[in-house]
Amino acid sequence: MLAIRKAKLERIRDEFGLDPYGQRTEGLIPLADARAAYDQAADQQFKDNPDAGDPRPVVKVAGRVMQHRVMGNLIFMSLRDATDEGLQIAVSKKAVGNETFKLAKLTDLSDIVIAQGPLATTKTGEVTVWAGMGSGASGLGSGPAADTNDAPNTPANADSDASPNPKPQTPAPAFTVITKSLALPPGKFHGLQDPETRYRKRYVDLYTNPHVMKTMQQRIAIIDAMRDYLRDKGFLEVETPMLQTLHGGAAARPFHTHHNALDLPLTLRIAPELYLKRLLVGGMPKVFEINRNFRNEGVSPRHNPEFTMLEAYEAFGSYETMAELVEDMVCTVAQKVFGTLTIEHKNEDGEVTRTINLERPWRRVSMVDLVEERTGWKFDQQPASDEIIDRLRSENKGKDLDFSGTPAEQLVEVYEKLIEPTLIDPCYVTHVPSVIIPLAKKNREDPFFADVYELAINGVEISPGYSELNDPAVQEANFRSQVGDEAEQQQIDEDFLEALRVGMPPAGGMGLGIDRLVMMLTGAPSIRDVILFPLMRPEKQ
RNA sequence: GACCGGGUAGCUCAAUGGCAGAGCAUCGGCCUUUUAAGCCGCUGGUUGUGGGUUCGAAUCCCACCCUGGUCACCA
Repeated sequence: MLAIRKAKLERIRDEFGLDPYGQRTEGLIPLADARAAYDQAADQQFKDNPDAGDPRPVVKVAGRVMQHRVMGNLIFMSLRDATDEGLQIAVSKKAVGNETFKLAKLTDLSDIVIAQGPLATTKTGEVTVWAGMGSGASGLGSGPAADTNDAPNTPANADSDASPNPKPQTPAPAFTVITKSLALPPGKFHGLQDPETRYRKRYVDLYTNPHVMKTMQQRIAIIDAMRDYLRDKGFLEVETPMLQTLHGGAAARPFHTHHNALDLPLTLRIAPELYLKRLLVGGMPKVFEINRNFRNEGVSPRHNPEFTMLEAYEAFGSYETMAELVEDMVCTVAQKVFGTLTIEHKNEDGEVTRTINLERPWRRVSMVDLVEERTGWKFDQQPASDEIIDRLRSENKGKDLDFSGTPAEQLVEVYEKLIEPTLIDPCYVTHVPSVIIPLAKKNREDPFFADVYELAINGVEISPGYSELNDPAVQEANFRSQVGDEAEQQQIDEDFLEALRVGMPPAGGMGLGIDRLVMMLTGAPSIRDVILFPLMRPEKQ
């Protein structure tokens, strides 16, 4: 079957004298713009009185062929680009001549083609580019393979509009194959469904499944809107090292690499935090960074080894100013990109499966109060009783609940495994045990807790925010008494401690998982649906 | 890493121990208003890989590979 397509490629080259891999082409407009250019009055006027001139706008479009219907001497194709799921073109033998018509007939699904002609509806009312029809388009051109057709060879309207003195030029073809596809396309009805193939061959997924293109475009729009928001608030976007000699700023295992010239072991960053704080020391008052973090951890529907994180720091702020910032920013972004603060997730049948209400104000509750509200037990500095442990275990058989830690760790365990997944509408969880957060200030009234929030939306943590610890002595002590797996503990970054000794203003800081935010806003069930090229193990030969 | 499910034609899927199939795509015809076009005809397979059981394996067994989900880790 591939051989058949290759043979067609050679025919395009030999028989039609065309380059099956095309060249630069001017005057193309997106399919959506072409559709919008349709002029109903002009169409009607021409249909009523074709002899009184052709007022219909002429467009030149390119797209991938998604459908190809040959009706004898008239061919309809549905083209797709990033702006339109299926703008129809029609190639009529009478309008384009025998040669071009043969080429159109030879065209395969998934080829990329160019068509030029007036916009008119069909009998069924579909806006269609009628290749080569009317006064504004021509046949294949005057090259060696020029055919004999009865369309006038005048330059296209689109070109003459652009210049008051149009240069004489080779007339643009009414229809041409600009890129031959040598791959067999997925079925035109079901498309590409297999998740594995979709992630491996995203280039097919993107053109085959319009919702994928849409989701990715929404991701881009969300990030753009966040940048706009932060810049409006006076934040400077900075870039800090991804190759680090000490990985800090979070508790996670890093990827290891090596710099040859310096013979230096390096890790990919797990967080930019410690460098952004150095910028506060240096005098930048408001900074943010949107970029990749790398964590050598498991893969799941909510985890990809490289993921995109926003971190922002504001001198003289606190976790409360950051909560205000995140709340306002997310609402602004949702309003700008989606036009609503009510986010609905839908299944394949279009039924709403989850509704997230982003209306302000968002709930704020301390972790102890929230866990008590949901479990009836106050996990507050006292170890959980055997009864409550037995009850929670029996009520949550699928979960592997670990109560072997300190009371603080028990509280966090219950919150993260049992409560957080139930937090669908935005909820700021505050007063997190300070022992698990070495980079934040302790609460002045009760130093058992840290001055931080953890924002959960859609059942996952979207954003943490801190009143950043700026006391070098406390910071050093925290580094030296960390809890948890040794492999994930933060290394002691002496230069960072030196920066704190130079003096960092009190500050608010926050991180925001971009991928999870996009999942929440678009309803994507897997992080892989919002990352263009998620990590996949290579297929064995 | 553990457990459960999946891998059959380009795509979407059937076939539970007895000739490996359908729709669409492909290929050859007919057709100038179709749009999952229609009609006629034809193709297309190392059933993920390697072993085993059996007269006979897509189907049962073992190992491995890739993968979706859950759990663990983590954001």
